[in-house]
Amino acid sequence: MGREKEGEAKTKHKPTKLKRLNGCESAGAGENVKNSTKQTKSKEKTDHGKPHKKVKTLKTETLESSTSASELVKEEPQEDDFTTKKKGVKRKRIKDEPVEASSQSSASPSSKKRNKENGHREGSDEESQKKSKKGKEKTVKKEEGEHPVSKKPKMTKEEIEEARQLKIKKKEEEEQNRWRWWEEEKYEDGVKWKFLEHNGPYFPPEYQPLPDTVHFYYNGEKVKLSPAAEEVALFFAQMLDHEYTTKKVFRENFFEDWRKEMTDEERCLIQDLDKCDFGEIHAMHKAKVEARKNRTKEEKQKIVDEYGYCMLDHHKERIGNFKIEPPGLFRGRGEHPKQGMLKKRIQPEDVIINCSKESRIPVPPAGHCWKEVRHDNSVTWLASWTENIQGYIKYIMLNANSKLKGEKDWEKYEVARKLKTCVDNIRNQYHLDLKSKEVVRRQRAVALYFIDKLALRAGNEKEEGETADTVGCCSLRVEHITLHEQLDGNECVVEFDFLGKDSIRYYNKVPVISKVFNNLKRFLKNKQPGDDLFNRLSTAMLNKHLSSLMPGLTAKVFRTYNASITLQQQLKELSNKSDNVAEKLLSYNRANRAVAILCNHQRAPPKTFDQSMTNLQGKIDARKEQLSLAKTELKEAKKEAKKKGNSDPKLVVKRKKAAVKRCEEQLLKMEVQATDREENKQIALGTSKLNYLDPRISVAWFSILLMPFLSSSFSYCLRRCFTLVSSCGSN
DNA sequence: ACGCTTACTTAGAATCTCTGGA
DNA sequence: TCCAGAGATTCTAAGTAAGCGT
Repeated sequence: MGREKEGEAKTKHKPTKLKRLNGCESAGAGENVKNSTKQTKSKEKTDHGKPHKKVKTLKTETLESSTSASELVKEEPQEDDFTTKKKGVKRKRIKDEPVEASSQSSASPSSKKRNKENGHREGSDEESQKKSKKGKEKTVKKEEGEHPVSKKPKMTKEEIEEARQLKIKKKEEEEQNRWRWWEEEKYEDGVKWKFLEHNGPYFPPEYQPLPDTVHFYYNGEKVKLSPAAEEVALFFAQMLDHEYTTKKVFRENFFEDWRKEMTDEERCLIQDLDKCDFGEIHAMHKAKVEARKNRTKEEKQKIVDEYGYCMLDHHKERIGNFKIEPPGLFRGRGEHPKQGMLKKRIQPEDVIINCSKESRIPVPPAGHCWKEVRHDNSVTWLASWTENIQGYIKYIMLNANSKLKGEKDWEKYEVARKLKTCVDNIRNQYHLDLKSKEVVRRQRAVALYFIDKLALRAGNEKEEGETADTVGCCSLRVEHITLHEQLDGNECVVEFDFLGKDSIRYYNKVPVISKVFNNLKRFLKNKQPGDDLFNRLSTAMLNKHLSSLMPGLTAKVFRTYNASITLQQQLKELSNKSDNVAEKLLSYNRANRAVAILCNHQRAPPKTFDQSMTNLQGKIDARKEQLSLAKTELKEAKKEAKKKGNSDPKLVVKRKKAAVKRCEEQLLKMEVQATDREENKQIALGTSKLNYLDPRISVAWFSILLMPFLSSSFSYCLRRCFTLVSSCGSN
């Protein structure tokens, strides 16, 4: 032990060589590109235009600053800071009574959820089968004869204003009634709740057989399918607009599963998917989706009211996903070997219910029973079932702004802040480990170096052939990195090219310190492209080590920490007090973008991107023209004023000046917007905003830079945020 | 230490809703 | 009033990581 040669160590597994769209063969492409199923190869090759370049520059800076961040952290500087430590006020649990005059009146545990007063607007479309992807013809919500439920009844100005006021009031009320769980004492370890009651999940409606006017054709002939086969045919027809249905694996998997649902007779007849014509079914489905859009809010709201809430320790909480996932065809991401397989309909007999013993047990749909009813308060889920494609367990859980989720979220950022206090030691430690005699230690150190510097994911091992071939840090293979002694004027450059979570490509060329570089060279020795780079390391070992350095520390925490610290630094670096609002917003988005790039959060460019860019450019041009016209007019007016000298022309000059100024401002705003949009073409900001950026950083920044500009409603939002933040024991 | 199960977070796409400007 | 675009929400796949039994 400790003196093995890296190369001779056993190979953990030899992955099947899946053809990867963005495998090494495309490495030359040279930019981060989504391996989205949407993108064609040719697109990938040409899609690396300037905008992305800009972003790339940003990336380098980010990484650098993220590293230099480490130097800063020690100093515990400004208090508006990510690290700001003001240990939470001792959280007391106010016994079991509703906190504040909350809307609990209706919330008596035994009372049915009939929260008319609770106007949570929910946009959900309900039994939503995977429907309408493309059917997106900007549906102008015309009221149709059969659905006179006017989406847009003519409203007078007063009515609109009234509705708006009502909404604001409702929001404020809601805020007042918010369960201030953070002011309560926490439960003992492992206890997630003391009382939980809910109505069980919402099941999607049963399958409605096709009307007699809609047909399926095989080989040009009408074929009436059995209900089971017909339903699955509809699943395929629904997706016809999607590229999925053109993929070989998808079609094969679908066809195989479809045939299982057929009668012997059907199976005998239908042997070739290419001879199937789903056109009429597809058209019918599109029409149905259209019709469904006209359903009133009230109809949707009814379902939300009935199934969307639960009672958790005497507080009404919103459930995140209260609907059982409808049956359909499995859409894996990337080159998923199981794409197209039939995702079966879930019955109550498949569902486990979790709630309090003493609660009103949810009633299963008529004629059905639950698989099991249990009362486990060490978990947060309300219901679960096992999905048939991969055998994973699916859960019904609370909404993100519930206590259970909120508390976890808060803890996550607290752990990240704790890391800040000891990250220097940890870094020193792994730098020392790079020189260790033990291979395991060195592998661990290099992996940690990547995780820390590049915010890579841990990279658990995956079952081969069951999912798309994706990797994280610990599961990197030899084929995923290329070492360059020299590259683009840098020494010791590691070129990464692999598919990460969701089959998003990670492509990056990173100069590393020579100790890391030399270790990598040794790790690569005597290995095949398909062998594991860190063949002696697992995420479990890595995390075990990390938790010994700091309680609660895992690989994932580095991502949170580095994301948040990067935001903080970028905000500091990029924003100026003298900027106007648009510019400040651009700075914020750029800081956010730096984080998204660090975390490799990419998106497919919006379908309408090019068009909307052209539109915006058109507006900018028009505005420019307008501006020059306004300037000319101003000049004229000035001349006139000089000539005449009386006050009337002076007034005109004043007005013209104002016009010029307005024009300039609008132009600037649009230009900033264009820049922002362009830079954001392939970057997804949402994920980092939602999961990685400690909200306290944003709040601090907003309060310093934007407060003077805020509209009252916005500053109200901010105040709310402050309440939350301060209640979390930070400023 | 390992393999498996379970519970929970993180992820991008799809869809829905709101808003401001033409 | 209409529409484009932004932003929010929903959906569910795909990760991380803990715990347990062997």
